[in-house]
Formats: sequence, C-alpha cells, structure tokens
Amino acid sequence: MSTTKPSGATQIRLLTIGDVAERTGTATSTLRFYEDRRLISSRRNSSGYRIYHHDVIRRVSFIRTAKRVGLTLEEIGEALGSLPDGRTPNARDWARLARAWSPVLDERIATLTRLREQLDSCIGCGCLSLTSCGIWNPDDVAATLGDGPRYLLSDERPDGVADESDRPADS
Amino acid sequence: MSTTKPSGATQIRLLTIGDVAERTGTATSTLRFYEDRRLISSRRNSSGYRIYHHDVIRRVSFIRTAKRVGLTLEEIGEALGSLPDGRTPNARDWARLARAWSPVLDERIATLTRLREQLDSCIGCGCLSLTSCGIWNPDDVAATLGDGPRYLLSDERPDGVADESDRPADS
DNA sequence: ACTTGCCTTCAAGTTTACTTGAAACTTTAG
DNA sequence: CTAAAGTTTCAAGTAAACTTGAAGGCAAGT
Repeated sequence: MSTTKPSGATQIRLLTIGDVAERTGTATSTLRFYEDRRLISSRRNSSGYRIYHHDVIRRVSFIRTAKRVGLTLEEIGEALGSLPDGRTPNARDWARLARAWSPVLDERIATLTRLREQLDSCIGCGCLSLTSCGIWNPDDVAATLGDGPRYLLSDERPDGVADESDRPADS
Repeated sequence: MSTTKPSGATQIRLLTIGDVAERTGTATSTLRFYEDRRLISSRRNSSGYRIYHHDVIRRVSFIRTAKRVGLTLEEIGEALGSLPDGRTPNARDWARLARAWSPVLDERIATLTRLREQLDSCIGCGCLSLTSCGIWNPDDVAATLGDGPRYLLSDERPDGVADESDRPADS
C-alpha cells in the first residue's frame, strides 16, 4: 500500500484508508466522517487517494477510547484541536491536552466509582432504606426522612394515598 | 401536588411528573420517553395524570448516572429490568443488579484510568517516541519499531516517502 | 368564574454519530 | 489484459435519545 518502493529497514509505510481502518478497527466510512469533522486529517496521492501519516492511528485510538467512556466527538475534537496537525505531537502538546482533560477524566472516573460503590453498598447494607443508603439523591432523602421511611421499606401504603382505588371511574 | 390531603408527619408525597422532573433535573418529556422505553413506570390518577412512586427518583438518578458514563439506555434498561416494578427494590434485587454490572463498570473505570495514565505518562516520559510510549496501539508500535522511530521523533521524512512532491501533476 | 399553569397524547423534528448506496476511477493479482 | 478489490464523492438513510408543537383537558389561586 506504500506509494513508494520499500527501502529496507528504513521503510516507512504511509497508510491508505484501508490500512488505518484495519489497524484501528474502524470503518473507512467512519474515518472519512472523522476527517469531515476535522478530527483527523490526510493528504492525497496523485490520484486522489487519502494518505495517512502514521500518527493518525494514535489519534483514532484516542478518539475511540474517549468515545467509549462517554465523551462526545465535539469534546474530543476540542482536545485534539490542541495537538498539532502537521507534525507528530511532542511532550508539550500532550501535556497541554492532558492538563485540559485531567479534570474531565477525574470526574468521569469518580462518577463511575461512585456508581459502583453505590451498588456494592446496596448489597452490603441491605439497602432497604434510604436512611442508610441515601447516596442516590441526598436532596430527596432529606425530604423523605421527615415523612415516613416505613413506607419506603415495604409495599404497604400509608392511609390516604392513591392506589388502584384512586381510579374510580375513568371520566 | 399530593392527590390527598396531608396527614401530618406521616404524609407521603406521591409525585407528579413535574415533581420528578424538578427533583431529578430531567425534562418531563424525557420522563415520558423513559416510560415509553419501560425504564420507569407510573400509575395514573382519576384524570389521567401520571403519579409516581417515590422510588422513581432513584431509578432516574441511576439512569442519568449510568448514561453519563457512556452506557446506553438499552443496557440500563436491562439492568433495571432486574429490579421489581411494583415494589421498592430490596437487597437481593440490588445485589443482582450489582453483580451484573460490576464487570461492566470495572471495564469502564479501567478504560478511563488507562486513558488518563496515558496522557499523564505522555507528560512524564516526553512521549516523543512510540518506543517509550507505545500504549496507544501496541500492535501498531510493533510494526513501527522495526521501521524507523527517527521519523516519528521529528518532522523529517525518510527518503522515498510521499510528500508534497508526491503530487506531481494532478491527472 | 376565570386565568394561569401543569398535564395529556401523538406526530414530527433534532442532534449525534455514523452507514449505505450509486456511479465512477485506481490499483493489484493472476 | 482483465477482473476483483479498493478508493473517490455526494446524497440519503439509520439509530439512539430526546425535544418541540398542536390541540385540548385539569387544577389552583384570586
């Protein structure tokens, strides 16, 4: 797929869209789409075929990893925007990106960890009452505590509360 | 918004869609959508208004948290499907859900952590070469190592590599 | 009583992230 | 040389997750 003939150990493969697709596990259509959205870039050979710099593979890996954890292409694009387009990113480039993303990633990790801990603690504590497991919505728990946790522990309904009997005659 | 008159300290507020929207920070249209998708449920009062059990707030919080970290409504729906619809979930219910999700959450956390470490290590190690920072795409790194890391360290191009000079005469 | 605001359904529109298809050109293998 | 595989553009289609709008019923305050 190289546009030039191999030159031994120093051969560099410039990549076609198919090469990149195969190596990143991404459809060629997706790569064209990412290019449209300015997330990656390419040059062209004499007949109009896209030619990719090797770095594109790291960029695509980055995009897919970031997407996987819930970041949007727009957020990812902003981050990638801080990387140079023409040359291989250097330490300063990555440092800038890392600094910008650290808080975002930290927050995401924290959210996930909390979610897992919540589930785990729900096993541990029995999680039958909002009293001992008011992690989900503290705001809401406060409102509930003064009211009647008993109701939240079982199916029994306090008096005066709407039930099937609340639907006497449908209009 | 209660459908019955307050009865002192034991008052239970059954929630209207507006209440739930306000307490979960979710649009009413979204709540209706979630109901359509069977992620939450409601009963109706005599005039057709939705009436929500208190638990719906935890369910919605759960949905939004899970969504935030990249899970789809379908995945979330499957998880919630293991919770009882009519009654407040008990320990066994949550345990089942937690067990099912633990690996998924672990994987997500691992991915995020790796992403962050990659960025951090790119600062630490200089990240100028794939040799020392081949975390992005090991597969690709291997292919590169034999070729010419020099190229990847700078803008200079090895001989025989396509450049602007690769576009001699368009067609 | 009246007015404002919340609620209902249902259909259609929006955004994000792609995928698919058509028609044509290029490259590669035999 | 020829056929198959790969590539191009552009337009349109798709799926997920909602949002918006219309037309109307219900509720709460004054």
